[in-house]
Amino acid sequence: MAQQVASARKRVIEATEALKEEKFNARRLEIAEAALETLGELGYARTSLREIAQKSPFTHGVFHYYFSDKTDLICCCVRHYKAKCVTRYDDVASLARSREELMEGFVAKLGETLRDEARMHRLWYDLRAQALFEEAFRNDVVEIDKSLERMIWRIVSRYAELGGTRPTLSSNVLYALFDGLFQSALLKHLSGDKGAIGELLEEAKRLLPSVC
Amino acid sequence: MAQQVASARKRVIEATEALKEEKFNARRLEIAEAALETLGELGYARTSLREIAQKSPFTHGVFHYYFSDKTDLICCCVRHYKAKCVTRYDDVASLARSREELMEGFVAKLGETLRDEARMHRLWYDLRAQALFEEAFRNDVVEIDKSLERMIWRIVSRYAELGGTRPTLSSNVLYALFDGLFQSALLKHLSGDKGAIGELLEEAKRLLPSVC
DNA sequence: GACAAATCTTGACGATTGTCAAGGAAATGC
DNA sequence: GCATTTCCTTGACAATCGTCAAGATTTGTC
Repeated sequence: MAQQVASARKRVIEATEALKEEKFNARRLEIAEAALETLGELGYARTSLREIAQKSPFTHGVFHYYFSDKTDLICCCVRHYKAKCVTRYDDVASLARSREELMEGFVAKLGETLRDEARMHRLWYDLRAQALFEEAFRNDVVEIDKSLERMIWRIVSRYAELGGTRPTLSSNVLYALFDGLFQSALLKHLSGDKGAIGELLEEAKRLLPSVC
Repeated sequence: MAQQVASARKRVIEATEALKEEKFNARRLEIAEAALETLGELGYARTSLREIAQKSPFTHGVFHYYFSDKTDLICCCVRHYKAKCVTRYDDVASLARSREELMEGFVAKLGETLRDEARMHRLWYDLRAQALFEEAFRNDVVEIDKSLERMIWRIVSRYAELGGTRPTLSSNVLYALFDGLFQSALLKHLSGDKGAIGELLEEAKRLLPSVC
């Protein structure tokens, strides 16, 4: 009896602690989300904790309650970014019933991404470059890179499947290809080139059939 | 007579001023070279003028004699970097007399670059990402990007020519491809992956014939 | 509703940043 | 060889950085 009460109490404590941790993590993500805004606007090199605070509902001191230091915060941002963007094309690949449909959906999403999320993507390229210098970012960046590669692979292999063919290029080559094209289109787009999006889409339309 | 003397004096003055400017520019390049060392080691975000000074024979005050501000110095670095690296494969392309020779030379140079100049290249990717945020870098970065694209094109089109074929992919797609592969190999290489160089070379060997 | 724990704000700290000015050192012109 | 320009060093400046600690505020518990 006493044992039952004790173990019940123990379970309650564990449950509340789990709840606390969940709440804690939720707050971390809220902060990370806010930080991503500033990072996307200014870039890693020009983003300070105070600047993040100023462009968000948080005060600069709170960051050290939820993160051990600045690097910890940035890492959390990177991971959160991944969760948001890595599944972007999943519906496109899984719902499409024909090559045309898949192509349509892919190209539409590609253009939408470049148009609406240019800031998040330039941040990604920035942080990936930072990982070349700072070991702390490396694992997360490599992980995201892999996920993005798998994402491209799902699109291309599904496209091949729908036409009864197989991709003619390996997964990493395909990723390099689309990533490189997107990166260069992003630079053009941010430079004010109005045709950048259209050109990228044309390129993608031409390319997809030619790699299967 | 008096006119001749006057014009001669004028020419002398002009000549000495041109000399001065040349000397001034030479010094700028010396400083840029030193700055590139530190930038390649620490990355843009972590490089301060004092750090550059400490890792070079210069004192931190001299930078403002030769450059208007930090951005000016970095821009000079970018331009100088370009001049150094953009012609890297030119001999390979122009001297090769057969596909095998060209392939051999290209792959050798590719591996050499990744092995010996990893720091300069991670800096390039860093600065290219900075150009996504800072307009001041954009023109120079775009210019370098174009030059690199032309460099890849010279290799591939020469390879095609030597086999009596034509490239099957456009210039920008080819650049995106090789640039993306190099970037990913660089990240692996810097992460301590001993096989990164070998894998890149194998990839390149497989790829070059398949795009012509 | 009082007590305790959590969350957050504020202000300060030492260090570092880009920039600049005053003046010394070296080179140049006459 | 003196005078002037060029080149560089030094030290200081205001601003900003990440970090932290002390205390206020909010939240949760009994």
